[in-house]
Amino acid sequence: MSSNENKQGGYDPSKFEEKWYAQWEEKGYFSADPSSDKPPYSIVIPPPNVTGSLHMGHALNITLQDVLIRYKRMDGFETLWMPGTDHAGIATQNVVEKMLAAEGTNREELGREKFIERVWKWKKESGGTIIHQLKRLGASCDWERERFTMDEGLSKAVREVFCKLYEQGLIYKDDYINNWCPRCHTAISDLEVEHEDTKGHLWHLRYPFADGSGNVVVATTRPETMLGDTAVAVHPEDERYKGMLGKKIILPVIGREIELIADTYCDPAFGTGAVKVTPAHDPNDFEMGNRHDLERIQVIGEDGTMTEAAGPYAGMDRYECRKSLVADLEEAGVLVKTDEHDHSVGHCYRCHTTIEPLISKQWFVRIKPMAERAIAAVRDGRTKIVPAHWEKTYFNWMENIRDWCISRQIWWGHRIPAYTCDECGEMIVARTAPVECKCGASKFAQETDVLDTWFSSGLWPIGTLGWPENTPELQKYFPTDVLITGFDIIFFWVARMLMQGLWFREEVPFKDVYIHALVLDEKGQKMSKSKGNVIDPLNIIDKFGADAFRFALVAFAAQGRNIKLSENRIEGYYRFTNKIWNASRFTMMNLEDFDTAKPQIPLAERSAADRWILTRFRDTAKTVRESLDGYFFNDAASAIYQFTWHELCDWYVEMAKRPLYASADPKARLSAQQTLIEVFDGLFRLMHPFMPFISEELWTALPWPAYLGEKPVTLVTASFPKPDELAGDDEALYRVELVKEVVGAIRNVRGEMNVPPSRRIKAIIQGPQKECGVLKEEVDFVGALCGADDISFIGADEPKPPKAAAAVAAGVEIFLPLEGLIDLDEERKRLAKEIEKLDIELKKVQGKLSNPNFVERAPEAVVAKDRARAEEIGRDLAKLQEGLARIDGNA
RNA sequence: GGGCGAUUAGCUCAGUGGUAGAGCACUGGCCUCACAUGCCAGGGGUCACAGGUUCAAGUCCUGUAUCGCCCACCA
Repeated sequence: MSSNENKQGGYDPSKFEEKWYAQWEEKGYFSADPSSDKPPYSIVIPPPNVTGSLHMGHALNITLQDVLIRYKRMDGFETLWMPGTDHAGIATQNVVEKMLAAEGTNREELGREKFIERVWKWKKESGGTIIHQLKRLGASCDWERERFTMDEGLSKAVREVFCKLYEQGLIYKDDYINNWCPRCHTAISDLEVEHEDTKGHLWHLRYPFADGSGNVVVATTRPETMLGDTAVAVHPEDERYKGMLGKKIILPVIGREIELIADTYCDPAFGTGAVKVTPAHDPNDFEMGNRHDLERIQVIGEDGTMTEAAGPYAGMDRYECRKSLVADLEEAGVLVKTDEHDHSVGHCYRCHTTIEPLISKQWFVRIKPMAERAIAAVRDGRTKIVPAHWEKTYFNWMENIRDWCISRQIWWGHRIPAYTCDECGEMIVARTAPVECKCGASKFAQETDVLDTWFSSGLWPIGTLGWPENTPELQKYFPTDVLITGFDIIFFWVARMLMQGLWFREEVPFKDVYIHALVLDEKGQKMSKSKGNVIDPLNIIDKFGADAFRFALVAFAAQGRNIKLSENRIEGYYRFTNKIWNASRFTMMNLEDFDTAKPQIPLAERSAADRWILTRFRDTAKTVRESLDGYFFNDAASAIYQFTWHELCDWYVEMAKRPLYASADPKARLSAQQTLIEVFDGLFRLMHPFMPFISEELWTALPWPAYLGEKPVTLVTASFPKPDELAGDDEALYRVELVKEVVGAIRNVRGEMNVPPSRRIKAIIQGPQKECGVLKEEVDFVGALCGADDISFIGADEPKPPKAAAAVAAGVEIFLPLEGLIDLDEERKRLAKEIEKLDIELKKVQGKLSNPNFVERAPEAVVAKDRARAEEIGRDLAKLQEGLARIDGNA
């Protein structure tokens, strides 16, 4: 019968994950208490878009936060993990507009008020999706405090901030050429424009002088804008145009008269050196227009179609117009030539429509004074960015920051609190709607624009804690301890929170910013629906469980790297959870008769194996703490992985089988049982922040000796292992390392010789008294681990056994009688291989030692270490060579 | 145009001046009473290249190459 067929009680995360989460939440373990005396530890969640569903980026982001918050919660901090969602202005409006379209209507038909009601209704019904998904992942947020960027509190904070900034002269309204999305029908900020290199054309157009004295050739990538040209510019010192300045030019097609002007913006080296100037449709031209007081003629409208000013092309789509205009220009002989031309084209980051630079009245934040404070805060370390190289990116942007366009011509969002008097046109910016104007009138029209979503997300840390009120939460939890986010929103979000936090609270909003990797597909490409390479976290959780998935994410989260995610690698951690499950099963099976009333056996009376694993656990706990404290998440994960699999399972469990099995002495058995419980209790606590479900499930089933006191009700709030308070025994480390080395050497011979595990062997050990003494005492472990049931020791001067395979380890010589076991030729080859390896190493070490500079200048400890190593290799080599000689019968 | 990052085993990646590591894959042996989702053993590296600093460089410095990302209003 195959062992596959009778496996029972296998690991199945679906059987307990949701159960535990429901219980934790119900019992209120995640609730923060600002009145507590415990030291605070707080994190605010980067609020996912309310329209969103969980993707890999969220999964990583949330997992890292949950690891930290669970660690600190267990470690005695009063933790607050503030959850919530972002109203995501444009994105959400798009979603609801699509629904309306499906119903055959649109927002204009509905009207502003009804439309907003509709969005709220949608939010109520569907906005909770992602929250539910975060719970599946195990996120231990304080859900009772869940916030929304458009809830009452944040709306109040937004109005307060807007008004304050306005009063301080930092918000202004101005006509400016802006990034306009013809599909979303709104201006967007510079940051919201994504530039993409595009293969385009450079059209060269011949503009004739009005006096018939020739012409000037200009080049453009956007010929349709020529309809709005109001000048042609050349560099003032461009020899080619000497004496032509001020000449009139007849704009082809339109026939409008424009002038040849001089402006240093023009680069004489580019093309003909002459630039057509369209102030209404190009940011550079807009500036030039201001300098020369040129007319702004808008030929492209807000929806991307040509305006009346476009003459014969009015009403055409902008690209349709381009096509037809180029054809017309060619026919008219205006088109000189068309070159291939690569340039970068801006797109809306929400809908990917090509941006149209248009002039409109917008609200801006004069950002420099705020940026200066935020720069200083990072420079002097009040906020630390980890990994540090992101600081450069941050500084680079902050130092070149441009005013922030905060108004959006959409309906869903925080409506700008500016009111214009119907009578006198006076504008009032106020926290609440004004009732009376100074002209005596009482009718006002509120500004129709709403604020950029990031304007409110920038207030997230202070706003969710209650600002502008000075709440207990704000006092207890602000500044927050760490912000965890991806680098894609350093500018959008991190920088703005820093600026707003510093401006209004005069304190940094978080002490650390940890920037984590981006999650890519296994080929290193961004996951996107259009590429079809998206891995859905929920599918992964269904398949492998949240624990394996979380652990995989943490293990991949090395600082400063992107993560190439493949299902294969997650499966590897699923095997790890399975291993934990089975190791625990082994433990439970051997604890069936465990007497919980028996007192604790003192460490000194336990076996070397027991003392060793407890010591190794203590060291692992130390590594995990240090790694987490420095945000080296992957180091923490690999310490747990390494300890659990390769020390606890591979060595300790195997060693513990001796005392545990029936024939053993009862005290040794009890000692092993107590050790198993203590190690697993500690290990489950240690892994709980990473793998909350499996740890809670198995820990709950763990028998509880009376000497440990009352068992906590849950791991969620149980204490995190404190290495300083844990027992350790360095002598046990030495003993077990010695055993491991000797066992390793014997297994190596067996492995190389293909001796099957069922084949019992004899071993004879010769060596110094110290080592042999230890090995004699631990001989049961040695025998059990390498399949030898007859291990004997011989004195240093006794003759070495003939016809035996020889190995060296930790200063002792090991002889395995060859009798019927080993092929002489194979043994010869094996020894020769070992000798060669050591020989190479010896030469290397000797080379260093023979260099006088090394001996004189390197630290003594380093030199001493190499000397010892050289000696050791020399000794081992000699022994192996003797062994080889004996085989050949020469000894 | 500016900036940042990467280059280490077949693949994916750790690596904090002092004996080059892990997981997966590969080879051989095992269904040994927790686990074949497993156990034991093994093979596999000019640490991209060229200089430099140092007793000592995968690690620090300079340059080169290749790949990737970010920022930027070049008609």
